[in-house]
Amino acid sequence: MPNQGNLANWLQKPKTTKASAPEAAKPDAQSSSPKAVPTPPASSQSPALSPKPSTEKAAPEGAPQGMFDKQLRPTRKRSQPSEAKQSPIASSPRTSDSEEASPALPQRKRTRLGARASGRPKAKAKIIVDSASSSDESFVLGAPSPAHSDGGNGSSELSDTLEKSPKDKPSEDSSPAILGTSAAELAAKLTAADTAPIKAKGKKATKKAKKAKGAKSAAQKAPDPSYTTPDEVLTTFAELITDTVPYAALCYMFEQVEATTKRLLILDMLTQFFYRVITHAPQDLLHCVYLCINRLAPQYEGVELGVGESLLIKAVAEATGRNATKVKSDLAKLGDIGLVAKESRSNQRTVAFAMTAKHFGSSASRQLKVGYVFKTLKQIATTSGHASMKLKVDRIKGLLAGCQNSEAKYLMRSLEGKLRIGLAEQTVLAALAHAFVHHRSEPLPEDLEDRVQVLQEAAATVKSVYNELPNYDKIVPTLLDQGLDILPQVCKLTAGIPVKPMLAHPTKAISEVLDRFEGHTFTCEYKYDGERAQIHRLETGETMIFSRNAEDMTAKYPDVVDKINRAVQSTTQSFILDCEAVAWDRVQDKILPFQVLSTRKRKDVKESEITVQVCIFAFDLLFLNGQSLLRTPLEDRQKILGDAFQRVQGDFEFAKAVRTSEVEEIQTFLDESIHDNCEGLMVKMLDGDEASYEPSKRSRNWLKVKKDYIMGLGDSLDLVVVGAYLGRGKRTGVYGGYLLACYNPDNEHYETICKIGTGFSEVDLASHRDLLQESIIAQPRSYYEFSDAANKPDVWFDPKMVWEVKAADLSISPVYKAAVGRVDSTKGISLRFPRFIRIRDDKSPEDATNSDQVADMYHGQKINAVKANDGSDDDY
DNA sequence: GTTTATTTAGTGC
DNA sequence: CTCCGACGCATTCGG
DNA sequence: CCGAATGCGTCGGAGGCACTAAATAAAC
Repeated sequence: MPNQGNLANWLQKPKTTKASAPEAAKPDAQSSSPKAVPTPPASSQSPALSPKPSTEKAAPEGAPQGMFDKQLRPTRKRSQPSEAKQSPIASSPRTSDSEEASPALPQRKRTRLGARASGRPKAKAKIIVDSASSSDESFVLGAPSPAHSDGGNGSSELSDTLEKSPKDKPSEDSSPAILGTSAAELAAKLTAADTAPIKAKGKKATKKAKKAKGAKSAAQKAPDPSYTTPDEVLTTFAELITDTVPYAALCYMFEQVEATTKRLLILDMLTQFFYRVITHAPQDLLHCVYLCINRLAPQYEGVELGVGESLLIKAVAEATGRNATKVKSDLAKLGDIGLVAKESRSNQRTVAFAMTAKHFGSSASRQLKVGYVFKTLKQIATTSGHASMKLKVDRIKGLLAGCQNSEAKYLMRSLEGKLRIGLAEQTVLAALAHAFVHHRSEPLPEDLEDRVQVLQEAAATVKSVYNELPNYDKIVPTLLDQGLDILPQVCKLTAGIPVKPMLAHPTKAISEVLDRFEGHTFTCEYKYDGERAQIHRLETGETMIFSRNAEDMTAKYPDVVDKINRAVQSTTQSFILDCEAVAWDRVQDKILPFQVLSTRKRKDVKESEITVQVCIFAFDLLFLNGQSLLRTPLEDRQKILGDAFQRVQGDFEFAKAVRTSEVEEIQTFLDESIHDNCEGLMVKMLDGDEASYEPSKRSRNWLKVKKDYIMGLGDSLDLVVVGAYLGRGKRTGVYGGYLLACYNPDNEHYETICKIGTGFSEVDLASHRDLLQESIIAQPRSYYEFSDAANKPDVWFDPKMVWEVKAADLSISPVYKAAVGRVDSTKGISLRFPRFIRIRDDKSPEDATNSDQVADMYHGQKINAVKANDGSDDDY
């Protein structure tokens, strides 16, 4: 409120937005390099480092394999700013090195190089970023190699390099094909590895590869620096990670990752990081993995931080001695609590230090270790009960106090639950796989193409293992103790542990389905509107139920156990069923809306007190009597499913399905499903390789067709924009969402109906901000009906803009005001899955969808007719 | 001190 | 849940 | 035959509503 004015201004120009935020961020990373980034400031962080690192670090440690690196000693951190640019370096050093490297497995070599280089020049800037500051350059493999190796064109890029370099490749292309694609680059990388290996990724490379080989040498030489972790980064990892992993090392890696958008580079950096951890501090690998994916335990264990934005604001405020209001306004400006914390800290050093002393004791080292951070986060998660919030805040403050540089930023983001650095689970799995490939004793194949393939297969293996047993507590130790090769034998599908469910791709029209499945046999089944339920029966006879996100829902559905028992055939012992649990009206034998299902209690549910009955609609079987069916084609799985279970009217049903390839029939079936209160259809491939169950994959083998996806169908409304919310993260500087209202002609009021935050392109976001700039008003109009507590926007607008919005359904809302009194005496109507479609220039606010129309649309959803009888209303 | 209302976090879609 | 955008890979098009 | 353009799938990250549960704050 107070600052609306400011906000307004602030928003005005496109601005800064990015400038500010981003810059802030990145800079540190690299530019800062000079400053402190990595190993930072000598002073503080280094304390630890400097001492031991150098010498022994590696050596002493018995780190596995250390072969290569050992030597690496830290050249010292590159902290020295000075050298930064100056080092011309590139040329000289690298050249030499490069040669070594380029050839086959340069990896090892690189290390040395690096080492020697100690003096190292710095060379390359990081890739992405422009090199601006960073100085590194040096030998990164990429760069160098090309040049030298081939000798051919050396690209001079060293300096510039960066992304552009890719282009250069052509030049050399002796092996054009390869180069062109990533394959080449991969190759390049290979060469480089340092301590770690490099990775590469091109899948298809294979074909080309051959040619490449021919030209092999040539090909390899031409590496593309872009996807190879810069030596500077490698060196920093080596310096920071000795026998244990400092949180600073992890954060340094995060910074490097955040500074780029290239996926392959991110993957490589993470691979290098993990490799270093595996070889020098394997006991910390699990912690690092968890911190990278921002989780504390397997999902099904239900360990949650229980920390949200308000607690974080409080923690930051207290830790830095500022007041919460100020922190909030900074948050609005920066769009990231992590940045706020970081900025605050730098301005409040003394306070921070004071805190440090208080929480860590003087003796405590100032350097946070990942193990400690992880442990503390877990403590925060398990804290509960009276005054637990204060305790959590204190713990957060304690951690914050020990943070230096960017650590505070990432710590806050971890607490917030989103790292937002462009790296998430899939990347972690692939990097883990790659790191272990490099770590295992057998050498990588010499042939580039083969290497790529080995890496890809490893990634696929790890991902698949994880999907079948989503538990890093088991996977990571297994990898460390027994290696990649036997991982699949040790970690496999188990009844009692949730499998990542297979997902479906949205489809915009039936014709799209036909295009995709032409020539294949497929089945169409109802898409029920309930909750995904993966029902397990263990060997012990125990039954467990997991949600779509692998959450243990067993306690929520005690009644389902009995239903299942009545549906199992005598020969059926252990199994994993894939189903949808749907709210069911036993009196009328009808499906009830999702909103009804969601009112079921979740904990301590006693069978006798259940108010909302459920019917299970089974549609797949993943495991039966100790046997995995994941690779069995759907057609067979369905058959087995049908044999192993029997229908129990109203309690356990098989999803209604039809096999047809006729457009008309599909259309009819779709209409029918909608009529039966379902969301639409699921269309699945029945046979062939593509018909296996692919956990977690949103493959094209399962498609979903919902009425609202289809043009012209679904609920579309024209609503008035009355307010907006400041964007966060990548929406910093524009509005992240808007508050919409419908028009009530009776009293000429605007009644809020929903917020909207998706469907906008980036251009839309910017133009909407500009277009609405003039409509900003300091206070809401008296004729706006909204819920003060809940949807108060950051900025209010006069009613001018009208947008077409699409939604899947209309719902009774506890907070929105649309059509109040028409459907429910006190509650309004809102929209389910609202998204922006387009601006309606042709409509004035008074022409927007009105309250009666909203009420009619709500009643028009036949499912609600059912609802009407339960209750609150009388309309019918 | 208990009971009730409000706020926050987490999960579903 | 919906949607967008960037990347990487593959295929196609134009010279 | 090659580089440019186009198409497709993956991954990550913006954002939505409703509801329960837990903790705090407010009332009695």
